[in-house]
Amino acid sequence: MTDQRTIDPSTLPKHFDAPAAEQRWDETWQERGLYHYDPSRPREETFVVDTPPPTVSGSLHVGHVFSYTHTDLVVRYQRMTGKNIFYPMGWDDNGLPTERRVQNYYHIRCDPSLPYEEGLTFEAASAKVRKKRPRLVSRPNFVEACQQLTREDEKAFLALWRRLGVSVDWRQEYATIDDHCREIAQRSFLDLHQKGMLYNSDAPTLWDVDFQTAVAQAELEDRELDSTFNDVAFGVEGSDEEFVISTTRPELLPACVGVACHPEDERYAHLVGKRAVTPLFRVPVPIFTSDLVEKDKGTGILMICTFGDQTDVIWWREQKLALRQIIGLKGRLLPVSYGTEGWESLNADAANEAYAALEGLRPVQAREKVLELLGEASAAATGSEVPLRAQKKIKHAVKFFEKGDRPLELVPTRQWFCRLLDRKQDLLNKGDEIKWHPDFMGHRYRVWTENLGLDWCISRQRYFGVSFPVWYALNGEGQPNYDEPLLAGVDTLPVDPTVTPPAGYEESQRGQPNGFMAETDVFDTWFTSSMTPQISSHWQMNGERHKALFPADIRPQSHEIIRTWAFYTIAKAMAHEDVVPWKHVLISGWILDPDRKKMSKSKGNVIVPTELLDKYTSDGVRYWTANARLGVDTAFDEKMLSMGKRLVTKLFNASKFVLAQEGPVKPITNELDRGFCHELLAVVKEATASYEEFEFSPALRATESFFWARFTDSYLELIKARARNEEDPEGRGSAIAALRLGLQVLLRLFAPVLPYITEEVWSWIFAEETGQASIHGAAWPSETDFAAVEAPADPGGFGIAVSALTAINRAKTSAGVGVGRGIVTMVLHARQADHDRLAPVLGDVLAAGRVQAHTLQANEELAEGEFELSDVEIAPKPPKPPKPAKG
RNA sequence: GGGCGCGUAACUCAGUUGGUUAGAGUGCCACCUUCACACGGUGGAAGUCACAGGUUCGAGUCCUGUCGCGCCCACCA
Repeated sequence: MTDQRTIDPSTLPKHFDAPAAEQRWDETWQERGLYHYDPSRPREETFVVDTPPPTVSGSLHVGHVFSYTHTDLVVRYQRMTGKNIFYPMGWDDNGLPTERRVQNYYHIRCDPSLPYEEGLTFEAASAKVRKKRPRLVSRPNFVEACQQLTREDEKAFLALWRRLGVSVDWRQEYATIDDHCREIAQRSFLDLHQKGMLYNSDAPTLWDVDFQTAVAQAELEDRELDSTFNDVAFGVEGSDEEFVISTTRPELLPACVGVACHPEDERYAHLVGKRAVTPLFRVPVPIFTSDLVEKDKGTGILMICTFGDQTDVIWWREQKLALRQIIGLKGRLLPVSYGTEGWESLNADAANEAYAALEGLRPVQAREKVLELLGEASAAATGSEVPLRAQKKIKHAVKFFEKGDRPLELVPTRQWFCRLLDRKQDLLNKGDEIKWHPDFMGHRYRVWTENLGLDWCISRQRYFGVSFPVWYALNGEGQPNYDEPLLAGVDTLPVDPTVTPPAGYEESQRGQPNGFMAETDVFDTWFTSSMTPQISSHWQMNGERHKALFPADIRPQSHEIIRTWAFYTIAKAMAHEDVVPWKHVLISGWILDPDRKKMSKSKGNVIVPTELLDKYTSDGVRYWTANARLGVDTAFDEKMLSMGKRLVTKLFNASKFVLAQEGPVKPITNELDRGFCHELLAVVKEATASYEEFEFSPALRATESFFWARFTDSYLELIKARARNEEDPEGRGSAIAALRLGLQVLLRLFAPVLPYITEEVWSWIFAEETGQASIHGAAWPSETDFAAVEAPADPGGFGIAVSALTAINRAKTSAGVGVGRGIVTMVLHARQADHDRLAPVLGDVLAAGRVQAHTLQANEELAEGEFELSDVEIAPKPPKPPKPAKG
């Protein structure tokens, strides 16, 4: 019989040195390849994560820490259950935010007409350089600049993830602009095109005048704006009659192409079929009815302009109205000429004169000008002709690009679309096949899908993105044939059509009659990021790997991108292979500031993650995030972070105590020890069930409350004496064995949340003892750990002991002494049944309470499990032990 | 306008399928140098479970309505 291996606490630091441990263990884990995916193991044993690729051009914020830790908690649990983990990391670097940042940082602009310049380098622009005009560079050069800067940004993210202990397999790293991702995205395009799901068309499209690009429905955002209903009088052709419409966009008056009222509106019924005449521009336009008109909004009759809103587009199409586009791609009023075809007017000269004052203005400026003109006309007129009648202030929702600063306009442009509207029901069905956590988040997906109004506009007029693998043949006049685009061959991907000519053409034919031209648009960034599961699985490129990694097990993400990232990923997986891309979606909530407002840079309430880690350590921060349930927003609360740090310290100290107890190796036979193990097993089961549902928070709660209340505060106190009692080797060995089992199991229960402290303690003795070098490679606790421990005779025996000890502590506290003080004598009252239950563990209770003599007394009036003391004689304070001589 | 979520102690939050006296941590009060830990321990006070009805032997939990907060969605006249 050998003694247990122990540690010498005096060789350990007084406090856990978290920063040193974080660095040391992270390096060790990377070196050992602890997080590596093993492609040789079958799919059933594999747990695949579709990690969100963070936008690297954005700064790090506490929300990143929050949601990525949530994923890591789930992953670390799964790893401990023996799963082969596939946990990649991508960087989402293509897209507008990156472009904006690169333009500012290097002070450059992209001019796609320029040729590529070999060996062009970029440096951060000085203040002096910034005063000059930005340097114009070719698209490939601009893309290089973007790649250069994003690589820098990625380093900061990587450092944060490493320190946070996010257990990613860094060999599975990708960037959404790298060749691999570009190839996957272009393959996706070709596959969808081949399946007839793509089309390009020249039609009114939501257009951001600042970014100068089309945007998709999913990127819209409503913003409440102050506006004004302006009452404007319209004439009726061939009559003196007038009617009044209310408009918030008088600047579109020159683009008016129709007037509509509700079919059951008697006020205007006599006008239907006649033509209205617009004020100022004297344009005759048809008056028709539509159910879409609300009788009690404004004056109940309205003007249709090309284009004020999406309803205008509907009417314009249905009624085959004229196209009078006055707002250009740059958001200014275009030059137009009344009296020409499509720009009919009863008085072209007056119309052109009025419009001359508007040309070149922005919509807001033009609005004022039109009102001014209407006012002048009103003043000049006599009698009944009062074009501008009244104004009414209102607030209304206006559509913005979510990243934009000015309202979107509807401008006819040629764009590529992916069909969605004809597949709504299939999309809804696919959504139902996925398990959403929490499940009400699936509702968001459903609502969004049901309300889809537009096909997905996948083309963007930007530069730093994935190119369309598309050219257009030019005819003899140099006009492109958009109906039969020239597509790249799959074996030529990834391809940049602005650099490479299509098959069958020479580069010299670019832009020439009978030659070709490249599609210069790039994909919507979601077109690429909607392929993250396939990017990881090497779809179409490695069939075996794809089979092993697709569909994924989990997709963690936040709720504001359900309509984009989750939606498009589902749409793509369905279109390509008619499957769902993952089994589960895990939605993390947001971090709110202490006032429960969303944190944002503009509010200045953003918390820098690295500062948080410095102050509260990685484990402390992870503890805080682990306390939030999925889908629930969390107010930032420094106290929770302190609690995490406190837990780490307690674990460190309790571990020191447990592993310093010397004694013989013996089986766990003592009734109290068995009772303790029995309760711990229940916690193991609870935590396991919770993690199986991806709910880390209840698991942590159960583990933590057991650790504090049952392990450190109670069990450790109850067995202290026995663990050192040399006259009772069986009891002593049982106590030490149970202590170690308890600690070992608790460490593993804590391991997903607190990877550093648990690994540190594990390394002292357990690593060698179990043959498992890392706790993160150890098995998740289960019944197996307790197989050698017999069930206690009384399952509640441990609880009884704790109650009795609490009664003793209460007596000491009310006597004003510490719990360390002895009791000379006391009478312990309880129901007879409870005395009987207490008997097997009474020795430990009396020792922990330092009770020298006692009498038991039955008292059936007490509640079940309740203990009371009377006739307590507190021991006198022991004399201070002599101070050890110095030196 | 429609929908989803939330409202429990001063604060942050738990509370399984309805079931004894509603819990935890923080904070607060009192006490304790204690031999793993003062980054500690012991004990205590503190709640009209937003409000109003209803179902039930029994409601924080189920139903209806109201109020408040947050979010999502909706054709901007």
